Amino acid sequence: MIDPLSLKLQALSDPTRRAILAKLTFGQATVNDLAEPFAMTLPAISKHIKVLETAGLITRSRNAQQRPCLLATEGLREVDDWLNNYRVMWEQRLDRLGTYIESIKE
Amino acid sequence: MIDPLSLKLQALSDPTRRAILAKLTFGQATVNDLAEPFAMTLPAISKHIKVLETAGLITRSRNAQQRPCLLATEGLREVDDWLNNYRVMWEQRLDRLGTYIESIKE
DNA sequence: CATTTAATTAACTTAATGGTTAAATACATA
DNA sequence: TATGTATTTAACCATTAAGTTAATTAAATG
Repeated sequence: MIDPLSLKLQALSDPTRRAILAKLTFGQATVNDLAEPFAMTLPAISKHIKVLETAGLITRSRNAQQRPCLLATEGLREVDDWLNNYRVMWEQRLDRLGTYIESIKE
Repeated sequence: MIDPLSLKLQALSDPTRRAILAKLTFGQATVNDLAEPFAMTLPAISKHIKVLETAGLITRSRNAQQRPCLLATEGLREVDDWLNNYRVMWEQRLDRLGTYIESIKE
């Protein structure tokens, strides 16, 4: 019964989970792939993945025994939209962001 | 010993704390001011405020017995900067954001 | 059909969170 | 100096979170 934004922010507040997301920016990865860099057991990673999935930050598919993870592209938009209300506070950054956006549009 | 970004996201993952931040966008407020809308005791609010302060999302001053809270304008930048790495994922939103930024620059 | 590989579930431990009530601190004022 | 006002601290409780090991499920392959 927890609201979706809280769920996402809570999921993102763990560095292991953020590292998993970062790795997923390079594309799909299996649980074993994702677990590899961490000094942590597989069930621990499995739990982290479930947290990310429940928060709507990743989706999963099926390939034989593997359940590859994929970034949910839309997932972080809700966080971004919330942040947008506060972005006006640091306008001095807007020029930089504006040019970044211009540069990326092409 | 927890990293600053995790600390901020964790602080933001509670709806009461986000509501406190939202109220502070209208300017300084005392603990009693901030507590008023919530069905929660004052010590609970006091704790939430400490979490926000520790995360660097608010600062506090002193005015007689009151300890007014003030939004830490720079606080959310770290979150925004992190999100920036992922913003490329939803480019279709960039045009809208771009025009928003243009509209706010004036 | 037995075995290996991939991942999850169960059961448990420890620590952190979010709340409470009651007591304490800090300052202002009658 | 006693009292009221604003806020915090202390002590406690219940729930959730993050990790473990051991057992289980699911699918592929010898």
